[in-house]
Amino acid sequence: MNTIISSVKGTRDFYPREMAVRTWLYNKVRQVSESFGYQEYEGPLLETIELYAAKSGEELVKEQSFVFPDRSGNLITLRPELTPTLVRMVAQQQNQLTLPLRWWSFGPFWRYERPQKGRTREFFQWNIDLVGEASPEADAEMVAVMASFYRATGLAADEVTILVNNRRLMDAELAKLALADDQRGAVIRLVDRRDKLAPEKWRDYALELGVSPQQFDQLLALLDNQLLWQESDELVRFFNAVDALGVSEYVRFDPQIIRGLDYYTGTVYEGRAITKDFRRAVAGGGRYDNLLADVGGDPLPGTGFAMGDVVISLLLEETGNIPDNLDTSPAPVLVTIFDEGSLLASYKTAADLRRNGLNVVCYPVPAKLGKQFKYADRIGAKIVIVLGPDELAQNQITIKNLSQREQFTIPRSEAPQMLRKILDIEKSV
RNA sequence: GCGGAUGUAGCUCAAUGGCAGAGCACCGCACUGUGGCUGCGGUGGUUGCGGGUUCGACCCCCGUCGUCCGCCCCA
Repeated sequence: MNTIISSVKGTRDFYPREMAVRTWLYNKVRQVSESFGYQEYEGPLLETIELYAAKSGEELVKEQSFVFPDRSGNLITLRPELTPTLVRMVAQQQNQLTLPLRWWSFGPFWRYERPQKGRTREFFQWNIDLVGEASPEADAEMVAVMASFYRATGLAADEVTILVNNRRLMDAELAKLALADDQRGAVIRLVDRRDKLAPEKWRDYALELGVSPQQFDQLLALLDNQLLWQESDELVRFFNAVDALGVSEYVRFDPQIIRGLDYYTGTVYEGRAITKDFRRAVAGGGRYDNLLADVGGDPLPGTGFAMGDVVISLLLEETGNIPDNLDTSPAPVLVTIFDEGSLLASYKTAADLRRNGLNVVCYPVPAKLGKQFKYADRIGAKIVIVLGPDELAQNQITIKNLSQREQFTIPRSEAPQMLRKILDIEKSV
């Protein structure tokens, strides 16, 4: 048992059962993305380290990425996120693309972190972006996409919510606190950690950072001001659009949302699970108006978010929103092999059914019918076909509907039509 | 990077320092042309790995690796 070579730390095996869930999730993502007119795209899984050095959070590329030299010594990175790739792809063809463009992607990413609940080293991520439009309404559309995904997967507004803030607004408000330049970053981290520390501890931490008691009180008032968004024209327009898009139940202002990545410049948003014992970020994004200029393109505004598959799957699991009847059956029809003499006739029958558009699995060798029926039952086949000496002699075929426990023997030529009829009925049940 | 748990059959787990077991799963038979149920039988183990203590270690100690849960960070 310990002779089996173990998998790489932080990776997951997708057995057909798990793969069915992943495909289900992918289809939900596709359905929602396409309903808003977004196009699917994909970039390389390998990128140079320089691509991330430009703007990603320092820690993301230095501490949390898989980086290795290729055979000629160049440093290659397993992509930890998609936005830099998107930005490069857009910059490369900036004059040929029709703006604004709406793109989405669902692919694998890697981060070299300590695996734990809701976090693996290899994960899938939904990325969706609207590039070439700077209006607050564009941000509202992204938030509507996120909310529509929650709705499509059965997540209610009391299970997941989208918290919204604006970097420019917060910068202006923080400026009023008259913080020293070197305190700004620390205060942003401070705000991020408010929910994780007890109020007194959090205050102590703030004073340690050199925030004066007076500044602290101002900061507190700022963070508790739920109406602060009214000070921002951007956010006023944003919330009006969210309302018109019909998703306001999922969206609310929260001055504490800052978001880690350095490249956000305007409105930021974060999907967060808010069930009783599950409170964590499930998706995050925002506006990044300087990013294209940073890689040498002409300035172009963008907004978008990412959602990892691991946490959202946990949440969907916990809220009972993953269907338990996902079809993992390899095929609805199984052809038995009665004996050595009928083996090739059975193979021919299977081939004939496949030519007629049916998915058919053949038992590989002759065996007791009981064993073959049991196998059919186990793999979830709906129909078993028997071709024994009796049938062969009459050029007939026996078809058994497993769920109905009924079977009949008909001319072989009528089999495809009959099978399709049975399967259509089964499907509608 | 830090802290806490944990590792026994394919899976889920038992076993005061004294014969390594159960349930499920798998295979066979009852049932040589028919699945789910039932009964009977069977396969399956270097107790993660390496040391130590002991007459004797799954059990206690040390180390190591893996996994899980927190912290950090984030999706």
